[in-house]
Amino acid sequence: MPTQTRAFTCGLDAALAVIGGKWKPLVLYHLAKGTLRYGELRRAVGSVTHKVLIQQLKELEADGVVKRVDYGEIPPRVDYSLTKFGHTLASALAPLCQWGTDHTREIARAVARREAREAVA
Amino acid sequence: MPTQTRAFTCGLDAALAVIGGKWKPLVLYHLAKGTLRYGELRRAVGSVTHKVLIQQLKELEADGVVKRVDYGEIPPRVDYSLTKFGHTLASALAPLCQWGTDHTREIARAVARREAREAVA
DNA sequence: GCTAGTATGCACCTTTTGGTAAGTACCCAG
DNA sequence: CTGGGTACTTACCAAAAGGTGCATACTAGC
Repeated sequence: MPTQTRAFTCGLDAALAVIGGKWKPLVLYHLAKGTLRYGELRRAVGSVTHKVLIQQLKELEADGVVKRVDYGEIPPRVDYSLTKFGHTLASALAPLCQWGTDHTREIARAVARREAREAVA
Repeated sequence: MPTQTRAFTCGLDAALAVIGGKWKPLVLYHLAKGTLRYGELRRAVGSVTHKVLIQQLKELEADGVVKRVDYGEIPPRVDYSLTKFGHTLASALAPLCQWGTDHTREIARAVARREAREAVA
């Protein structure tokens, strides 16, 4: 067990340590709207593999952001939802989400330029 | 030049496409406080290599978030600052930054647990 | 057998991101 | 010559993150 925990230089760094992961932002976005079963969540998120989605859900659960409820049924039935902590995070993300929505076209252009530069190199 | 641009599922996804990069959040954090010379910025950010810092600054500049001013002097003198667009982003990040600050201890514990799990596996 | 549904795991591989080490070019001081 | 400062570049490598393909186990239908 490490006795030294990572020192964050600022709150933003710390927050991004929680949501860093290709699919975590989308998971948070969808769960902010309400509880979802695994399959519903996966379809909502899009083209993510089981392996990676489960991996990132496990991390979010371990971090206390997401709650997993297994009903122990056959076929398996598992619900995912945001914890209270998770809801505070989702609230803090709302302005950034709005900013992204407001600037989607600019961002898409920027990303396209980045991808074009990479294709040439 | 690709004719298809990436489609973002939500604003959060789009926003994180701009700030994704190990050092970008810290760059934004420091530049939000005012213009910095390259060396000042690098010392502020911490243990980042020239190569990676320049790479991420170039991306932020290309995305219209950061402005680079080269004074053409010897020794070289280059200033980095946030653009107007960059300032809108920094504003949208403020709540998340505050959330991270408020929950630093929880986050540090979560990250430590993650690192402990990785050390055992 | 095959298909579909439910949720997840494992071994191995590919891609992406960040880092290392050395360098460029100019200035100054000892 | 050595060291320091200024701001970057290149080639190659290491580590991290995400993906592929196959599997688990139960149900149903063709």
